[in-house]
Parts: sequence; C-alpha cells; structure tokens
Amino acid sequence: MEMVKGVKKSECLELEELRKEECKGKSVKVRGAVHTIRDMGTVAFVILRRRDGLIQCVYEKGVSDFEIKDIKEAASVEVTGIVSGAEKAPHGIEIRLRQIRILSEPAAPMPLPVAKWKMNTSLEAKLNYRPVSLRNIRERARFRIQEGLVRGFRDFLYGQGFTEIHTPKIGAKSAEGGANLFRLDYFHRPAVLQQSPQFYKQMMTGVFDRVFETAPVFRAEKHNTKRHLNEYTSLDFEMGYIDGFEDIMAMETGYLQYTMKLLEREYGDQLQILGVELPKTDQIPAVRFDEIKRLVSEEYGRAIRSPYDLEPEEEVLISRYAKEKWDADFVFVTHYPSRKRPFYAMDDPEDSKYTLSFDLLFRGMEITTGGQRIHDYHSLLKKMEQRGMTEEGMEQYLSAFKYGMPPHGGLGIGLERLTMKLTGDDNVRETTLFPRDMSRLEP
RNA sequence: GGCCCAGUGGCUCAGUUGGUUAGAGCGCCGCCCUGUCACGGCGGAGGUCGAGAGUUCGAGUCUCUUCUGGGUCGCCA
Repeated sequence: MEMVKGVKKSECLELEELRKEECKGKSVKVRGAVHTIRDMGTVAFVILRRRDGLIQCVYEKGVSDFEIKDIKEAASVEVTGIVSGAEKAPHGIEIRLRQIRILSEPAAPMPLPVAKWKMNTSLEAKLNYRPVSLRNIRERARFRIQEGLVRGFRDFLYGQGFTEIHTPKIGAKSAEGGANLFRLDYFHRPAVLQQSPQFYKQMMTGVFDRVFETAPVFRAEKHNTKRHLNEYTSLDFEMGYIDGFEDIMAMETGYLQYTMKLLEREYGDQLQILGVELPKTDQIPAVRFDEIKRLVSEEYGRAIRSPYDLEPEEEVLISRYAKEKWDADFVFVTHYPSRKRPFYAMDDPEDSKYTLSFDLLFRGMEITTGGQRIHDYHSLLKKMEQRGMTEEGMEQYLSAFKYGMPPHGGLGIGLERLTMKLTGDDNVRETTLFPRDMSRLEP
C-alpha cells in the first residue's frame, strides 16, 4: 500500500523562476512542446511551448548531447540544460541544451502553421483543426483572457456576498418558452435544454439573497451570424433586496472594474500578445432607450425603423455616440419597451410601456441584458394573464412568489461576446473553444 | 430559414476574352549555413481545380443541380 500525500513538487521550473538572476548558470530540467526549430547548422534554436509561454533553447553541435535532426516540431520533450542570460533571447534568458528526452512524438506534420505568430488561416480551418489551431500563441491567449473574465466574475461576486449555484440544464419547460428550444427525449418524456437559468436564479434569491452561475445555455434559433451561437456561456447573477435596477448596473460596473484590474495585473502577457487595450470602466453612462434612439438618429441621420428594438447597426452607432460624446467604451441602455421584454420584467411604474431594465453595449455590441423583476405574486399573475400565458408547468416558479420573494433583479452576460469585443475579434466563434452553430456539431 | 458571395496542393491565394505539361508564398522532404526570432540559400515531392450533369473541337474558366463554407436579415447574450 502507498499513501498519496498530495500534489508532488515538479522538478520543472516556472518561466518566472527561470528568469530570476540566481537561476543563471544553473542546470535545469524543463518540459514542453517543441513549438518550432530554427536550424542554423551547428547552432539551432529550439523553442519550447509551455502554458506560461515560450522558452528558447539553444542546441550547439558538440555541446548538446544529441542530434538536432532527431527533434521534431510538435514533439513533447524534457530538456536539460544550463540557464543563461541572453539579450537576444525572447525573455532575456535561454537554455543551453545538454540533453533531451522525447516524451511523445507526432505522427504527422502540422496541418496548420501554428508556430507562426499570425496563422493566416481561415476561421473554418481553425475550427476544423481546433485542438491544433489553439496551440498557436495568439489563439490560445484569447482563452486565457476569457478565463480572466470568468475568474473576475467569480472572485468579485464572492466578495459581494453571492453564492455560486448550479442549476439544471435539462428541464420540462424553459424560462421564456417558445420555439427556440432544443427538444430531447428524456426517458420517453419530452424535455428541453435550458435557454437560461432565469427561473432558477430568481427562485434562489429567496434562499441565498444573492446568487450567480457561469454555465452554458442553449438556443435553438436558426440564426447564422458572427455574433450568435446555439450554445454559449452565460455569466448570470441575481440579487435580492435591491432598491432599483440601478443596483444591478452598479454591480455589473463593479464587476467590470474589478476584472479589468485583474486582467491588467495577472494577464498582462496575454493582453500584450493580442495587443488588447483595456476599456474604460471608471464610470459607465446610462441612457434611456427612447432617448438614445432619438439622439443617434439625429446625430447620424439614420431613420428609426423598429421603435421597439435596437438593430445591430443602431448598437454600433450608440457605441460610437457614447465614445464620441462621453468617451465611453461601455454604455447602458435603460428602459426597454415592455413588449420586447419577457413577462417577469418589471414595468416602469411611471410608464408601463417601458420596463425597469437595461442592456449593456460594449464596442458596438449587446453583451448583457438585465433588469428588475416582478417580485409580487399577484403582479406576476396579472402580467402573465395579460400576455395570455398559462400557469401550467410554472407552478414551482410561481410558488416561490406565492410564498414571498424579495425585490430583486439580475442580469446575464454573454461570455464569448464580451471576450470577443475585448480581444478585438469580429466573430464569436473566435472566442469559443468549440463553437456550436447551425452547421457545427463537432469538434 | 430568406438574400448575397466563395469553394484551385497541408495552409493562404493567383489563374487574363474557355485553348497544349494548373502557378505562387508558407508548410513538408533532402542538402548547406554558429545566433535565429517571418532565419537564409539550393534542390525536390505534392493538386485535375467541392460533387454531378450539360454546352463546346476543347472548361478551373460558361449553364444547371447539389454539397460545404462565409456574410447579412429576423431574433438575441
């Protein structure tokens, strides 16, 4: 019998440690993938790729204990060598190779130029070879930044007293209802994939006051655009005891401020790789839906075609307006028309044609929808009745209200969209590890 | 789903008014090169042009069908 005592200390050093002065001249062992080889004859540069970056290793004929010809690109290796400072090396250090141990070898040459700084490859090819294309430094940087966005969401909300929850993705009925649901067979009973954790997170405000979830949601909409996916990750939160929907916007602003600082602090290398400029979040303008629609129409001479919703072009113009007039990268658009919002949205007591809700636009795109919800049981029943909805299948949701719910509200952020606008990409699939769209079910 | 555009070696593309053995760069293979970082140099392999049908003496190039992808609209995060 053996006792497992915990994580064993790796004998391989972190890139950060390797860069330290005391490391120079020392023999180290490093593991990684052969990213690329630049063979100069008696000298060759073997660039290793690791999670923390690229490390330049130098092969010197006669000094190194092996033949450079034996090393293949994309092999997993363990190298041993002397750390030495080198001004010409990428991070100021390199490893002069003594030995190399091949841990694994590829069976075929790379189908894509992953070692190139910019792959110059179509989105289609990148998606078709996802496990390979993601090895490119710039490709993978997007997902490290995405990690930062999720991490910021969690860290910040934990600090604000939120409880992280996990709600079911399979159910009998979904929040918004309608035709955009994926239907599946659940032991010979009809079921659907949840298009939102809406009902669950609302019900949980009656339990934990403040809750959040980061999870996939499913939309069976037959859209084929660069900003839609049929499965995406939603950063959701819902909070009780709010004074108004402004509290939700304030919480989101706090999240963005916290996260941009986190990115700046801990993801600087990844931001640099992509040349990302972090947006301003010190304050975010909030402007009424009808007002900004009018302002943009006047400013850019564009006729208002659909009075109850924002067209993609309008979103772009609103962001442009916010940038030009208020020097803002983000802009809240508040008081959306009631008819375009789901039944649970709270109407504005001042004018019930509008709701106490908002969208957040970021660099020309909607990345968040949120608002205050109806918390009074009778008001909720009345609103449902007005919309001709039945209570069937909603008994559990309604019972939460029947037995008392705090005033509450919340929001949902589209993670891939947020990432996309941050990294400057123009297709959500670029910031989705394995996108699910109308035609893509694999990889 | 409607409309628009595209499908040529592993990747990214060129291919003139239809005319002989379809080109390039990168990658790959071989040789050379002591410092690269888009390394460089020389040589080589690899495609019958998404698929099917048609027009024509002749089609990558024109027509139709079909498949695949991209964009866009509705809707949304």
